[in-house]
Amino acid sequence: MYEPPPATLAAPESLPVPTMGSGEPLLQRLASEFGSLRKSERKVAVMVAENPEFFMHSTMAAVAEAAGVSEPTVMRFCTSLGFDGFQSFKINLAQTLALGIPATHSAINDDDSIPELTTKIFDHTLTSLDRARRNLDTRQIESAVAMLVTASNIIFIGFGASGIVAQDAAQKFPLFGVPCLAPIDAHQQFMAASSSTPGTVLVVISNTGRTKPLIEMARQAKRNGASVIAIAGGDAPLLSETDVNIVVKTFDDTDFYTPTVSRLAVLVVIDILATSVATGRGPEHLGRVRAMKHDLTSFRNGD
Amino acid sequence: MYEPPPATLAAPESLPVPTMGSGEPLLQRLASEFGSLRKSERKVAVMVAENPEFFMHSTMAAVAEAAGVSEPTVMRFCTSLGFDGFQSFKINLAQTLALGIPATHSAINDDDSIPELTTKIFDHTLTSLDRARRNLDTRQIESAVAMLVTASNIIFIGFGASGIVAQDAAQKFPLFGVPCLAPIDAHQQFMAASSSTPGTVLVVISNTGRTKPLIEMARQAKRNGASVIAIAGGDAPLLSETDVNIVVKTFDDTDFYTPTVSRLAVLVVIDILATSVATGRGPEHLGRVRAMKHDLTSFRNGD
DNA sequence: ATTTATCGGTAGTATTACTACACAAGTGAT
DNA sequence: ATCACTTGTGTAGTAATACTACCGATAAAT
Repeated sequence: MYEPPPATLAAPESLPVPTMGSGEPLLQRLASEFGSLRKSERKVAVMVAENPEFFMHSTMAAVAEAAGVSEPTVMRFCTSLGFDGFQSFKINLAQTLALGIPATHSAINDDDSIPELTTKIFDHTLTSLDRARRNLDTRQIESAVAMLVTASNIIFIGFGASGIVAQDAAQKFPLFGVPCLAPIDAHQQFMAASSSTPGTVLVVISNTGRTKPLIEMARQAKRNGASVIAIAGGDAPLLSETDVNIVVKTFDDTDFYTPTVSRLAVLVVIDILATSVATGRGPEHLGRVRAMKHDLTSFRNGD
Repeated sequence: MYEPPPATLAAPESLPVPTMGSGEPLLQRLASEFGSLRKSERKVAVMVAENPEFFMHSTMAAVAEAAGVSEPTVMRFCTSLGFDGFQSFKINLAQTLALGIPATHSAINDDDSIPELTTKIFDHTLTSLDRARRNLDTRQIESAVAMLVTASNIIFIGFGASGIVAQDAAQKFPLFGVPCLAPIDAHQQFMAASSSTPGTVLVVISNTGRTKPLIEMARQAKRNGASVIAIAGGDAPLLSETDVNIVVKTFDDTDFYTPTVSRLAVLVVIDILATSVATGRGPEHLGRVRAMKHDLTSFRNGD
């Protein structure tokens, strides 16, 4: 007769998530795993969600009292989420709180005061940048840098907010060390892509990665033998047309009030690329950059 | 005979800094107050500076052992810096570490690997944005918003990186609800400032606040009765020529490797301004913005 | 309705942070 | 140079806190 597999299989591992923070923000996880919590543990969960600051500075006894449960329940709550204990949880909570209350917990309302709005937007920005950092694949960056240091010229293209980012990138041409172009209108962009050569690197910036004209330009550049780097917010049609893909994950701008934070994250990525390329080009190149910066200061002040 | 003043005067208040984080980053303070620490406490200080992660996850006994001092010394170290105790210090340390190791502790070297460089730049960016947030005066924002909601048209100007920021700001004109201009070259900028009217609001973006042509443009706009808002990195000549000054403090880009993070902070401030103005204009305006966003998505995908 | 498994609290224990005290080292004055 | 005195550091003890083992209650399943 058939024997069912041993019951121990029912408890493989409580949580694959490591104890310290490389995963999703804590309060996010709290919401998603709320269903798998016990009734009394949920009381603790809502307490920490409503008043994380208090939790952070309190002892177990105080938390237990405030949530209306016993101390071991608080303890179980912490271990249920995969932490070593109360202290470990508190430390982790402090970490996420440093970036501000995550966006999902603080949507922007019409009647928010300016100070409220200020903190909310900063919180959202910092949390999103943190997310981008955690999800960034440095190998992609490495490939991109390798491509850029051997480039004879670089073209940055993008529409809307990404177009501004492209402008910013092109302005860093002293760091890249080769001529940089960032045409603004669609026709000029296509012309640039179309007249690219095998030495050209085309950097396509698109948050959605679905903008059709950009995909077309990427194809055109590749036909000319150019290398194409895509910087996008996630999996998208564009990424299958390119040589290197840098995925910059932020929090989706579901609420239309919340400003597009993705462009900030992309700007940071550009910073990383530019700096990496500059250091990769050796000391004499850096000397030229330094001299340029110095001269610019004089020019700016009108000396 | 002369009696010296009572000795109690020698200990007025240990530290004016509040226990929780509104001041400078912790590791920064550690460096600046290192001199006023006792010999054994300094051992603890260097330990936490070298290996903050370890400190964060350890007990007092472990830290004492690692630093080669006794537990009370660790305790005194915490209180000397103005914290309630060991726990309080640990929580605060975790907070600062969440943003990454601050810039001053991790200057960029020529031989840094790409992953190293990535974390360093992200850390620097996040820390700087956090600093900008803490030092931002919301009353200045409020004044600026009050000015912008009554504007009939808005002009954004800036040079270099700030010029890009101006472009980005102008692109948010749907949120501002009035025509926005962001001329690129100096002559066009001056012409725009010169042809401004009392309904015009001129937003001058300059990190240094010393760029002479910009100051001249601000003067010109004021002569025409326009209102002028300055967004700058600190006290500077420009600020005495304007109606409202928004100071965005980041970390000075002393090292020329470190990319200019100030522009990112200013972008966030622009986000705040745009969102505030949009909500301030009432629901029917927001409805139009929402419709516009929806239509843009269709256009983008070429449907 | 009874058994069984899951859940929550009470009581106890081992750590851990914190404090009071005493010794040592450095400093200034007689 | 020696002595009083301040300052700094460690030892020993205490109160608290986090964590654990156990048992009663409650809900679920048969």
